[in-house]
Amino acid sequence: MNIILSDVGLSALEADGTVLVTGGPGSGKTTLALLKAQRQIAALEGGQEVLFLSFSRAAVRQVLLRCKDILTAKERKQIAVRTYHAFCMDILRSHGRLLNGRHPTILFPGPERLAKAKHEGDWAIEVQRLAVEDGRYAFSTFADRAADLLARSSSLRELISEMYPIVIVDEFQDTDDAQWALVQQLALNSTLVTLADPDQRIFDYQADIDPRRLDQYRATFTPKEFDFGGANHRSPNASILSFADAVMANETLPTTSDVKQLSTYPRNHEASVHAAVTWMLSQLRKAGIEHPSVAVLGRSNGYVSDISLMLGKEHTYNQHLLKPLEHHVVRDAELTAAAAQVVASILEWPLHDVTSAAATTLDCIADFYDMKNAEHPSNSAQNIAASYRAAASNVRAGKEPRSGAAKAVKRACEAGLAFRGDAIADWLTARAVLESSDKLAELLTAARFRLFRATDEIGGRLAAQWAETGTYQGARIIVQRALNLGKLLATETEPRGVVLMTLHKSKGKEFDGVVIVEGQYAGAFFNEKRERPPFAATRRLLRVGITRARHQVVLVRPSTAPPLTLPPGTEGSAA
DNA sequence: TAGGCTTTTGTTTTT
DNA sequence: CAAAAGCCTA
Repeated sequence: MNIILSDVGLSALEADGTVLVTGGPGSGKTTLALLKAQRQIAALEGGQEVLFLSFSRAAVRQVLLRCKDILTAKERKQIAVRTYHAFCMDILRSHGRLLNGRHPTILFPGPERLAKAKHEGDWAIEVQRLAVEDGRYAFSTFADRAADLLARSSSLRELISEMYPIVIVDEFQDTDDAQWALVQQLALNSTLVTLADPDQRIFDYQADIDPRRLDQYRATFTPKEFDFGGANHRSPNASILSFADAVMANETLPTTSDVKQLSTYPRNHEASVHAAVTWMLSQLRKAGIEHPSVAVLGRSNGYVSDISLMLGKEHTYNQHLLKPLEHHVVRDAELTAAAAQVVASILEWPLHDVTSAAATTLDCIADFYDMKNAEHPSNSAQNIAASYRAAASNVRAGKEPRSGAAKAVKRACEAGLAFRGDAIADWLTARAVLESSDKLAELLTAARFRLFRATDEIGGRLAAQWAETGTYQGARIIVQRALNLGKLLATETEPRGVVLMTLHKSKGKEFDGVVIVEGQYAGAFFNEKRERPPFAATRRLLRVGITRARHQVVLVRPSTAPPLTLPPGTEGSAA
């Protein structure tokens, strides 16, 4: 592939030593980093590699795709593109014994959240203790412990730098304290190439992600700095980026047909969202994209679920009938897994006597609410968990549970279920038990994921278990293992069709079209109770969302919502 | 004291 | 409009 570099790009490529490259989305930071890697690879000795560190598996996937454009097959063997987590896990697995003499084990996020909900006291301290004393590492401790290991063993640090003389660090603006500590250790003997876009900071409400990180980097390493600014190579024309930049800066919006705004009244909001996504798909197909990928973005997880319901219904819009639209929802993975555990426990019903079968399922339901409570603590979720926990022990003691939902589960269990050996059909049969009470609606929503396309492995393993034993014995363990492993090892698949997620989750991803939907309540953008005008953080978030699109953006907003950008002189008076 | 009814409130979390 | 908090009754 022939790449034309700007003057700044050329001098960044030529520069020796520690380098900091800043620039907006699609400005060519990754391309430049890979070109620098290519130069270095020629000089590497056997066994040496360039290390490229990213945050998410989605980002790793994007970089690997870019590698195919820029590097030869041989060169690609000498670049390791890893997430921080995967890189740190390898270090801990092979050298973690040095820290405390114990064989390192991993505490996966699902079990971690359950343990967190049950733990009294500060979980951050407990997680640290588990890592330091027991050699049991939760995901959040990987970077911290790996940095500690390198700080304590200079020989290990030198060994790793010997293997990776060049380290490329992506999305540096969102680096947390532990990752920063790790990067500093690596930098003692390796050369850093750092990529950043300060305007893509969207996680800095977290205590350990410091908005001054870039300044700390400058102060520590005095890197040679190159600013790629807003030059855009992703969208065929730069109008999407300039629109996004105007939203961020709260300046007059440029006129462009690549970004459309659709204003909706409460009466037709749902139909409009449905129509916008349908229009987006047909527009992209007209533009010659055979299998377009479309992201539908909302502000909160709850609102994303709402959008999913909207797309799943039939609507009439301008006398056109809109059929339910097939789509995929990127949900809270741990909650989904906990809901899947409930369904799996129902698959195990025929193996146990009625009381213990029902009690186990009630415990799984309690786990689901504990999981929920661990993430967003609320008295309600805590009380609900406690009530299902009590119901489980009541059932075990031969007593009738008090809540209606628990009674419904027990009755369904007593009535019994017949499974036939078709894993998909049986899964749906088991899940239908959750329809027996309105109180379980939330759980049912979480359990409605595309189980057998996204994770064929679960379906396959359940089918294998049936073939062997004629039962779904161990269903819970089968589901848990498959979901855990996918988390760390699986590469993200290329997004296809319509995918729903929060604006935050879209970071580092790319789609042909993007539909951003604002809701009236939880999904609203500008909320003076939470953020002061001019809403800088929300504007950065919207910029990230808008710039995910390669071709077309539609913003669907309630007619009552304030304009995206305010006329000059009216800042502070937004409704 | 748990469960259910009524009133109030409203975001984001990579692995 | 949902979910969480607060209040009230068996």
